[in-house]
Amino acid sequence: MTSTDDRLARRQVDKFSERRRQLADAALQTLATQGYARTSLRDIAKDSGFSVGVLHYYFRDKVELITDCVRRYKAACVERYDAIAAHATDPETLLRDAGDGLAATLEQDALLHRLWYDLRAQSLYEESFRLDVADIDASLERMIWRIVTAYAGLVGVEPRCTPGLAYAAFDGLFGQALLRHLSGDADALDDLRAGTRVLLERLV
Amino acid sequence: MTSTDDRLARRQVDKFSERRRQLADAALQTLATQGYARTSLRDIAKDSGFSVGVLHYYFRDKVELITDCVRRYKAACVERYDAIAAHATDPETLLRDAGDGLAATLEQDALLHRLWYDLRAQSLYEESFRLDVADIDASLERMIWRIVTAYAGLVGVEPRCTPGLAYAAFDGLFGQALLRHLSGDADALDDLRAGTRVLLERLV
DNA sequence: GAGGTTCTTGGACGAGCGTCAAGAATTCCT
DNA sequence: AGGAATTCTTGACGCTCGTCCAAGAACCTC
Repeated sequence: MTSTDDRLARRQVDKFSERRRQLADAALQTLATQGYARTSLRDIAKDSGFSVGVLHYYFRDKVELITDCVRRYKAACVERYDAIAAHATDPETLLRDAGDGLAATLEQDALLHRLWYDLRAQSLYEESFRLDVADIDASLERMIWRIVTAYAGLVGVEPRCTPGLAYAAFDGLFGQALLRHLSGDADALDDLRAGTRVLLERLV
Repeated sequence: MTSTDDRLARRQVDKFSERRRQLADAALQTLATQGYARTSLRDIAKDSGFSVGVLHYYFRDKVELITDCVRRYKAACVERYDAIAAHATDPETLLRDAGDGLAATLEQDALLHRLWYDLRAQSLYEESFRLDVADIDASLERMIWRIVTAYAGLVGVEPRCTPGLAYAAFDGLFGQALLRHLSGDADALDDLRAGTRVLLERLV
């Protein structure tokens, strides 16, 4: 009989991956507040309430832990951005919803987005992150493209730019807004909304 | 007589700041190839041909050295980007020159630009860099705005966007192009040229 | 060339890092 | 209940880091 073994194995796997998830979430939290370069395993352990050794029990090394964090960040990203999906039935509403959506996630998850720009910059130096980062970039590009095509559809035209250009422009806009928001610029969110509107109108 | 003292002081100051320049340049080189988080004083010393102690003779601590490097990077940036100044007398030529200029500096100074994105991300965590980074950002924004207004002038209209939005969009475009270029994407430079053209046409 | 200033070296220091292993503590199954 | 399997703690390891200092080299002035 393998059914008992299976059940056993499954239960153990579940517990194992549940603890992994727990630790990775704590690590993601620590990474977001301290940044990649300034986060040590001891910091993560302290924040998670476990000891340092347990991190090496559930993750082979630091790279595997961080990579797992990045993947979890990606999942959070996709989920978060899908909420900005364009449900609007007229162009004006979509323009407003898109700007509000970007501004809302910028404000609520500022530290996670900061971590994203940090990790993307690090991926230019550390080969090991590059694939996951490219994966996240691609999903963000699709998210932007959904908004662009939705707006174009409501206006009744075809987009006049590539998905890559649209994402690049919005990414730059978002990055600058994040920089200013974290520096205490009170106009950052409103400028992001206004910029979103202008970019959408001009790019389609 | 103070003339001798003055001469002496000046000569020593000159030697002192000359050595500082030499060390900071070496440090900038090392930073560009290894990234901020992975560059130690020993790496810089090795690359410069001096010992570690001499770095502390000319710079109070690591922060002062890195800050000096960032300032020198800024000077190089301004000089470099001024070369993309718009001399064109017709819109079409300017569109081509701007795209070529951005693509050229991306290709020639890819590692320095990579360092820029690294340092800008780090400035979101380390307060000490933030002012210098904001300074560089502002000068880059002015550079982009010169191109935008020059194009608008040749077309005979007023720009229909803010300097901040224009810079954000171009910065995003440039950043994505750098990411792809460093990842070995052969189309990155051409896409940057094409994207520059589209952005300029749409934003004015 | 002596004497004083400036420059440079090389190594020591303590702290923090990732990693790891031995064993204690806990959980699980029969 | 008790033995087996697991989960977790503790502490040590070798290493690199920024910083600092004593000593000597190089240089300049008289």
